[in-house]
Amino acid sequence: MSIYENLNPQQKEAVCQTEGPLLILAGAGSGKTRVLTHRIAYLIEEKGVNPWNIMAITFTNKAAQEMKERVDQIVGFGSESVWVTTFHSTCVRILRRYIDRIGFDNRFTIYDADDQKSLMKDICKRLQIDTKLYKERALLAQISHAKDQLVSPEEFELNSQGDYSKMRVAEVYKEYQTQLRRNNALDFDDLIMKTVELFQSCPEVLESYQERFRYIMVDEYQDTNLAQFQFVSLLASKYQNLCVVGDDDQSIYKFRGANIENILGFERVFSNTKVIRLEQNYRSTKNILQAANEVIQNNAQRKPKTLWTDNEEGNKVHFRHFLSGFEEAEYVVGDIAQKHREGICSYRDCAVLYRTNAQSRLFEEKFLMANIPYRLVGGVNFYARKEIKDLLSYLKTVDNAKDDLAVRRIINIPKRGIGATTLLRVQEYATEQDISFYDALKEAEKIPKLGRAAVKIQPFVTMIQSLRSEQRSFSVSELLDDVIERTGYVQDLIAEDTDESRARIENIDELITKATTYDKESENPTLGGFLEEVALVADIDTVDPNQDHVLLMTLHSAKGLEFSQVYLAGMEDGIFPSYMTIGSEDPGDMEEERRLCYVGITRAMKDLTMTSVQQRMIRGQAQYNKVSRFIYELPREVVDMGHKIEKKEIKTEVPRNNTYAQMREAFRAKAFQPRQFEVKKADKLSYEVGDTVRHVKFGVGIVKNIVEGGKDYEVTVDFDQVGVKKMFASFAKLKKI
DNA sequence: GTTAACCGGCTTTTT
DNA sequence: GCCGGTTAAC
Repeated sequence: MSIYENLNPQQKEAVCQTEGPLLILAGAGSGKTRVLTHRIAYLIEEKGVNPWNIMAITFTNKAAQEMKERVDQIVGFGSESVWVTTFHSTCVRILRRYIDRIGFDNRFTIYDADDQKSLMKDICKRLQIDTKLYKERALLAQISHAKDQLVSPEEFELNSQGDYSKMRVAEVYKEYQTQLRRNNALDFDDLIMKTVELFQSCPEVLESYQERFRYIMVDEYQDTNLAQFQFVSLLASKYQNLCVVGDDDQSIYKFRGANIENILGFERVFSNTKVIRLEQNYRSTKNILQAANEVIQNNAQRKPKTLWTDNEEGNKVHFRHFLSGFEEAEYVVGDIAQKHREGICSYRDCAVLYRTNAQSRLFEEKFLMANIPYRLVGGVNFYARKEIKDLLSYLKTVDNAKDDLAVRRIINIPKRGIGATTLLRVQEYATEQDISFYDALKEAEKIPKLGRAAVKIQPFVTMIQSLRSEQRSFSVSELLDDVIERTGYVQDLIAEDTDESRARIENIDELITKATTYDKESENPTLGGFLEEVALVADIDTVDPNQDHVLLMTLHSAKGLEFSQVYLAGMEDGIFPSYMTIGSEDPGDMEEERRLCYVGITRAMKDLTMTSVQQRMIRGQAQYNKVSRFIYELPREVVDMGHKIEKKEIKTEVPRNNTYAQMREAFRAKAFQPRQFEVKKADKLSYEVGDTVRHVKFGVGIVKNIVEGGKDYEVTVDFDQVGVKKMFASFAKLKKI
């Protein structure tokens, strides 16, 4: 029996319709990934298409990874040649090869949100823009939006004639692009926009990719913006074999420029489009699905459709109302603990979803107290942490010395006694000579009025130069180790000896691990390649499905995922829907919020619990919100409202004298035993007292003492170079030699 | 040039 | 309530 027999008629049709434009309207949980993977298999095995000619674009690396694995499972051979990636990685790969055709250097760096903000800060200073009036983030948002719409600085300026404030933004936009180019950097939006520019100005490049990608599939199509649409249509314009999969009801990125018109108007742009609807849901129970259907029906702007399912009716959707955020978190955590205890589910089956990242804190606190393993997705990205950015900035400087931002970040880290005045002088000189900041540093002795400061700069330049000379013979992890050693970064942190510094060291160890993995697993590891990979990961990408922990994340991050047990917290007007949309002129904003709610509900397979709170602390102030309007849109018959008495009972459980500050203290104390459930005490150490061991940073030493503690061994080592150090075995990773 | 103490703004979502 | 920025003291 063929693998295609397991598909329903619509799915099968979508799989077999390989030629020409195809729009698959796939409702939540209707098996679209299944369709896409089978379609790829079908193209290769039944149609004899070369895997090399197939491309599938997804939204996140995680989705791409999963799709690759699933294609791998059903395709005999050649699956590794199918190009499955995200828009951003695809564009980077193209640009690395050809961006010089439109006047850029192929070794560009990629700026993240932090970098963008620092650059913008500089620009505002230079252009004397009052950042109280025009905030950096607002300026960046406007520029980003322009780029999503493929509007160049010149066009922006033309469109702004007569509007003083917009003219000012146009000026900023222009300067921003100039600075990016000077730093040999691109931001996220540039990656797409420049690729489109490249295609438009170099027909031969476009054609080579058109020949390469004869069959193109785009997942989560409802969240593409104009630039991405343009990119895809250019690629597909020759062979027209473009298959897009999306659900207008799940479009939740309009605020970021996603254009729902791309899906609603697809048939207009591509004539002869075949449209297939997938309306059977395989994920959720009848009750959950009915709840989702009823909520989304309150939106006026949508393609009418109703999902149905053969699944069992299941439990009712639970709704619980509490007096405070503490109680809410306590209930959710307690409920998960109970279900786990009763064997109803594993931790990995549970997810807590909320509207804003700030809501995660209370849950974290309770999970820690309950000793339940959890993983927080989003919030401060791993790669956005100070210690990580510092070290990466060293690597970036080694890789691309034109990146002034990176150089300026690290010039005084660790402290070299180089202050603001010196930086200003160097910058002046660099601007005068029209050279990069780093090149100016190299000529420090020529800079007037620097005086003694020039001497302080010297060792920094020498360090970078020698790191650079190692670049050819060293792997990325060796280079990173060397940076750590030369800067004494970790040693300083060890000396600091606080909970925080220990957490930072842990992060650095993780970075080293990532670099090592990259060296090992990449076909052709390069420093640039590593930095690029690191720049394009989203937090969700690093979630390991094999780890048994509860996931905490925003509704946006949850898109595309499913869980047996879902908790939607903070169902309050002002939180969800956000107060921003409640006050909005545009009714479309509220509809987007409702779609977000729909996405949240449809993540649940078996149980869905929605919670709200009477009084919530926001920015240190108590706020009283009404129960979310979305709750009232749920059909009564599928919801179990809980009993009123329950909250009184819970109330008495929480001692009233337990002030916020005390709670926080308790949280802090626990929070910095970093991921205690993951730190596994080794049964036995591979070394004992008297052995000679090697440490990544400290080098070789002799083990003087080993003390067994509750969670770990504390090992004392006398190092040849740095003397006696005490450390925990689980993260010191000592090797016997 | 560095550090500690204070002040004000902010938070909706992110590849 | 936190972060980042500014200020004042060393």
